[in-house]
Amino acid sequence: MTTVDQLSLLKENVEIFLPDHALEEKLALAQKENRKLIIKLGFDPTAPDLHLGHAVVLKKLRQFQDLEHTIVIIIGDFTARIGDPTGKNKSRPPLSAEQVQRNAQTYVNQLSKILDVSKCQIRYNSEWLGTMDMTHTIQLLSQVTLAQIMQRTDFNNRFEKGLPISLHELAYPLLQGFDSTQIHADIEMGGTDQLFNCSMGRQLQESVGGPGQAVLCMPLLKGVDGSAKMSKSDHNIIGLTDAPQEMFGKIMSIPDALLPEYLHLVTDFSPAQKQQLLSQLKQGENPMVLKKKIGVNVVQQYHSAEAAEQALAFFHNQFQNKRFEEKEFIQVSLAALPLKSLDSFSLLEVCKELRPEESKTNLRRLIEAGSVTVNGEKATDSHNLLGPESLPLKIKIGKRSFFEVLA
RNA sequence: GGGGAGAUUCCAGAGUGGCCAAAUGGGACGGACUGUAACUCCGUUAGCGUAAGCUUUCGAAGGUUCGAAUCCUUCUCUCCCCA
Repeated sequence: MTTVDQLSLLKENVEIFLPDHALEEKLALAQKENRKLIIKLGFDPTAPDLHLGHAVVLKKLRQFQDLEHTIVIIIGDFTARIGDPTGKNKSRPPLSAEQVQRNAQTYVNQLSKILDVSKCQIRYNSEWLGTMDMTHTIQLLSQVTLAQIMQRTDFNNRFEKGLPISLHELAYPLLQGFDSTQIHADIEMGGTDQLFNCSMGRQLQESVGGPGQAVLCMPLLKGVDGSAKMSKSDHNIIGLTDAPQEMFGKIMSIPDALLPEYLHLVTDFSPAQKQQLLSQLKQGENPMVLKKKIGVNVVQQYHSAEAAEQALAFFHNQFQNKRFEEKEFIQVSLAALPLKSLDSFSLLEVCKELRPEESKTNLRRLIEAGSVTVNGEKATDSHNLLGPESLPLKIKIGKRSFFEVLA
């Protein structure tokens, strides 16, 4: 691959380069010094579920990795105990050491869906932050002024709104930046919301006399509900470990307006293919067609081509033809349900056993609202008594729960 | 350190002694519709109960009262102003 090709590949989708020609400069530097670049990606192992939003950044890292640059994953086990204030209007609760450890492991497993983890360096920032003494800490804090820290929009917003900001949160960006000095990062990657934290790393590296890292920020993927950012706390994520059908279904539920963005950021179509699909859409093609293509492509990446086909077929049957095939029902044997009496039981009791996480009151409401069908017919009487003679029973609760109760 | 304001159901935010399981908006869920799990419209939104009704809930603990989210005391937390 020529240098020019590499550059255009690596630049695709990147939203912010700091400084402007950072990437060109770093690549030239690597060539001159005849070495590979050190690319840093930090993770705060709080919520261990990676989603397509993270994947945007990870896919970019994969490109670097394929060009044999070194990826250093920083597990922010120390900083997680502080809680990254990014995008939050509330302080995050600190985590226990064991939780952090468990989350970190889950993280690395999920990273392997996109990166070749065996070729990544994985470092824990407690390695250097955990042993830092007060003198050193204060010296680090002296590098940055309050005005600089307060430029961060989330601190600023919280301050303006009169929300609490603890001092330890103000230190977070410095600690993250300090990580960069420890691993001599050439480039730090992140979402655009990480720009501030990443640029802090650059500043700190320069303050100890080294070259500052370049910062590349990827756009933030919007959530399936169309909101600004995919994030676990907003319950609008598509998880990398979601089951194929669920992953596909969630893609189908995104607002049409988000299609171009998803096409660019989450699929692995070539730029030419993307262009072609977009122009088809512009020429008035039904957005659903493109949405399905995106869905298939995504499921393929994280599962398999077969799984993607199955998810598509499932979607066709279930939601478009409203036809339900045997295999789509979760089969449960009557004897396995802890009912009081197997001879006579109410619809409500069965539903409660099938969906134990729902309260009976709520299930009763669902039945009365006509959300439950038995053998294809709406059942609105929650006290309707059933017995073994009525088996098998196909019970559908809401849009996405399908059960078949067998003898 | 001194003074003031505040903590309400998933979130935001009304409610200042009974009509409050608590307005309204958002979210979520459900229904109808549809090309879609999009949009729009409608409904539901503490738990238990066939039902009447009962139980728990308004930062925490006590107290006043026939009766408290609402009044009093102490505590915890937050914000603002002054130093």
